[in-house]
Amino acid sequence: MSSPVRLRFAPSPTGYLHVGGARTALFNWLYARHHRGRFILRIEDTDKERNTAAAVQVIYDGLRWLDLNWDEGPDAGGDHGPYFQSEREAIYERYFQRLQSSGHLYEDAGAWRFRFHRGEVKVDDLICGEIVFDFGNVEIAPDMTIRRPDGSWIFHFVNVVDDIEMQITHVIRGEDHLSNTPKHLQIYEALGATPPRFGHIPLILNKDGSKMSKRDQGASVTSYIEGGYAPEAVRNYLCLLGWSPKDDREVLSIEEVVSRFDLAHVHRKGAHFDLAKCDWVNAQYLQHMPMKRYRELAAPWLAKAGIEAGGPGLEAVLALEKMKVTHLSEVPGRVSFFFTEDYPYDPEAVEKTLRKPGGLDRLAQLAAAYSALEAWDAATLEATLKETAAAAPCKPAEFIHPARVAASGRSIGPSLYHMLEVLGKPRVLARFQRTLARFGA
RNA sequence: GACCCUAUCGUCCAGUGGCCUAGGACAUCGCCCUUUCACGGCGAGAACACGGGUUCGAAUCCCGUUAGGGUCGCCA
Repeated sequence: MSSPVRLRFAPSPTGYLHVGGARTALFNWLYARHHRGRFILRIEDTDKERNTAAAVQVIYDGLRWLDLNWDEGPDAGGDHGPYFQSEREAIYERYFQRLQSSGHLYEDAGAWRFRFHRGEVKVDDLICGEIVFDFGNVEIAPDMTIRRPDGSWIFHFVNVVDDIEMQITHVIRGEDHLSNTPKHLQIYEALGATPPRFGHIPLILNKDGSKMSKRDQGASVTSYIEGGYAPEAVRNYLCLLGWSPKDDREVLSIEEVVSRFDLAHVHRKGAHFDLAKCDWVNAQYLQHMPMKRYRELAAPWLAKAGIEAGGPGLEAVLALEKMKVTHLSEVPGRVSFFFTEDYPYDPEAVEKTLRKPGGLDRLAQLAAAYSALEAWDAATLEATLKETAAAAPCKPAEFIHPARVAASGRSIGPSLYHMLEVLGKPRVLARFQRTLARFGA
């Protein structure tokens, strides 16, 4: 049996986690989990100016939100630490000495450069196949700086050293690194180390094909956290960007993706990000997830809106609108009137229903009929309303609309009878009476 | 400019020489369901970038063109 695979996600703390970076992390994580290997988080914080604790926190938050747990790394420990490049100075120094003494380096204006071996370099990519790069002369491939005059390190060098030291077996990264790979391979060779297998995944672009940058809609993982998305939905959507289960299914559990994931079938074309489809996947998840999970995800949004909601009745309220929600951020607005008797009346709705000739009369009739009721369930409420309408006589809608506006203040909302059932008899009758008093002549 | 990657509906994917008059999903439009708003159901329009080969046969293989993306830093 072969030794377990080891993969890593090595972001630089820039203050935000790009959705493309999240997808790279996801693919590494999927590959590691599929092969029952290890997934490692390494923070590439060599650029001291840009690094802040907050910027690192954004990475943790994003990965944790997507539930991409790491086996080694900050907070997780491991035998190959430290997991911050800023703390690995001694290791780099050691490798630097080795390159220096083997004659691979030369000094140029205070900086140290790595001398490329002149010839062809072959990259055998897990996704792109075999690619040959020409390092024939300095014009085509200038030597590479690996250490600045101030002693600090350049990405290409520390990245390779860390992958060697951390015994990384597979590097899945963005296609923007494809051209860097032959350079990295040269460092491995100079160090006498066996390089990992590489797999370059295409970049994620904006819907219009342009490069997705920080400011673009949907570019940062934070925007999903703050936009009312279910993490499992975003993760599912991300899985589908460049990979598919091949059987036309689109909503699938992460367990299933883990078991079916492979690199051989990863698409090589850059994927255009379609937020509308991401929204659809999110709605699918929200609609079909268990009530317990839905409540858990909705709770912070209710709290943020100042709605004190709890107790067993909450789930009944949430269930009324669960099938309609696309973003969790909509939840408070949809259910707010359940949690206060001081709900506002939509002026337009009032005009169209309550102020309509006979509107209040019918509301009064319905109030009378309902107050006589023993049972208080949707079926009974519906039957009673329809009987009342038949006796009037008029169409049920003539009763339905005033009842809805009286009970909720609006013309749009959940199924009327279920809404009244959840509200309960005392509150419904009180709301009807209050409405009659307020808008009555 | 040089080098590299890529090229199927607007978008994401399926398709690895015959099963393709190209399939699914999102989006769009229409119809149905319906007390509102949604969900859902049914249906429509919508693509193999172009030109050469190879082959009995090509969306699938090869070459070229074009287009898009990437890289060419003392950024990562």
